[in-house]
Amino acid sequence: MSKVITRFAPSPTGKLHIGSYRTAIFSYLYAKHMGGQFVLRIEDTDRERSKKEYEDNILESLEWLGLSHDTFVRQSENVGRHKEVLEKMIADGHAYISKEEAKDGSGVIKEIIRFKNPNIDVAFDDLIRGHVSMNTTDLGDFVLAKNINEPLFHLAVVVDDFDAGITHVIRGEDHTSNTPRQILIQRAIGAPTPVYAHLPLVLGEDKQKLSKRKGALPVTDYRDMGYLPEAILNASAMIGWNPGTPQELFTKDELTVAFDLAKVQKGGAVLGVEKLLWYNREHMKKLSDKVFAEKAKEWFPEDLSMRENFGEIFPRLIPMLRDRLATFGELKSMHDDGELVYLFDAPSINPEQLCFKTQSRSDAKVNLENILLTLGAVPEDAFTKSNTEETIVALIGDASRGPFLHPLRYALSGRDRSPDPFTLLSILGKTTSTARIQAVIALL
RNA sequence: GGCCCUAUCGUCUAACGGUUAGGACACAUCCUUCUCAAGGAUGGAAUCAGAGUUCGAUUCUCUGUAGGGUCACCA
Repeated sequence: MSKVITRFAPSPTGKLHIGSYRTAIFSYLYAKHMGGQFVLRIEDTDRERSKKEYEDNILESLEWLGLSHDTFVRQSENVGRHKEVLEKMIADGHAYISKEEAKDGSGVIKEIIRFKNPNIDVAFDDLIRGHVSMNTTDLGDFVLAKNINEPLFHLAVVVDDFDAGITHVIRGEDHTSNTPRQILIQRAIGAPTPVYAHLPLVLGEDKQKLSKRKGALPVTDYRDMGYLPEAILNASAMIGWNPGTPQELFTKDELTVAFDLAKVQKGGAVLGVEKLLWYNREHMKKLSDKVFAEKAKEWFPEDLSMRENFGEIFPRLIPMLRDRLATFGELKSMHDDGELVYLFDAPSINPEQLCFKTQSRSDAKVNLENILLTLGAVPEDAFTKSNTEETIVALIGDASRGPFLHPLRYALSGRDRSPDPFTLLSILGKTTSTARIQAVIALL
């Protein structure tokens, strides 16, 4: 069997959103699974709507996701070839020039090129949908080109796929009804019919076809929100496809091995945000501490990362961040909610909130003094979560913990909700922690 | 409207014609606990409807219903 060649052929008329890049993912995965090649073709024959910035966005998006192409081509580069084919089709009687009034109402008469429809039944075997058959009569003599130099979609697609030796056309279901037309053209120009696989559509939350204005986010937005590309890739691949095993978490390489067009779903599906967050959290867990720290640093709110104590605090923050972050972008919302500043600046304290439930101030004060005392025995360079926890737990003994731990946590963070006091101690370090506890004791 | 396609928990999905219809996300409860987060345990939650074939239909057939796609001098 000859080598598999698939292609992804977006038109640069908008940023790449899930509806499109999921198709790209499947095309890529199938090609790589089969040991074949993946062609990227920018379909820019519509000159008015095609924009360079969108082409850039598409390229950027695919690169971010790690979907590298083996061949790159712009459809507009092939117009010479399209013209040649068009001329031959006219000469062979498969197409004809039709003088028609322009649709813009200007009354201008234009020479457009129409396909001579043989009006027959066309059938093809779709890898996902099975046998599909349609009568092409009601398609009429559809238009192949605006003029000899301006080919339209169907003609360009067929010629480009033919020339690139595309063996498998994997595209969205919205192209199913275009297929008979394109097969007709293939037959007219003596091109082989590739294997088709029409993917179910990715739907919006409202179950409608996704579009830019219906909340379909460009991949680059997910990137900018601090999602991991491997999470987006994994999550996208799992919609409309399943590996046939309970495995849900996949790396790109694992997907390549497992991917199988036969397990692709027929019905459209919705990509839920919650599940996306879960995928992202899971992929973040797989990051090494080193990589995690690098990324966290990159995303850390700038006004905090510029602090002189940042270099000291930041590394000690990592374990806590690993627990709490679902995306790196959440660093910003954490900061907005005040969940980060108190690690850098001493918080303002409200003595009322400091006391645990009905605890009296004097009781809280005594407990804090005792904590301060025991903590004094822990060396500065051994001020870890486990060490401080051990000493404080020993101090508390069998007594209830709340009257000790709540005032301590509040003294360190100035917040009702925060990480546990031992984590806080380990992040702030001995000097800062001690100073904050003393300051609070002075208030009581 | 014509043509084409689809239909399992709220969502993503699994189930040679025989299962208490399974898993994941989300949700709820409980545990852990000074709070929040994380973690652990448990739970509620689905075969669109109606016929037919069959000893037996989620699964096969038909009809209906619902949803989607497409009917450009866009792709």
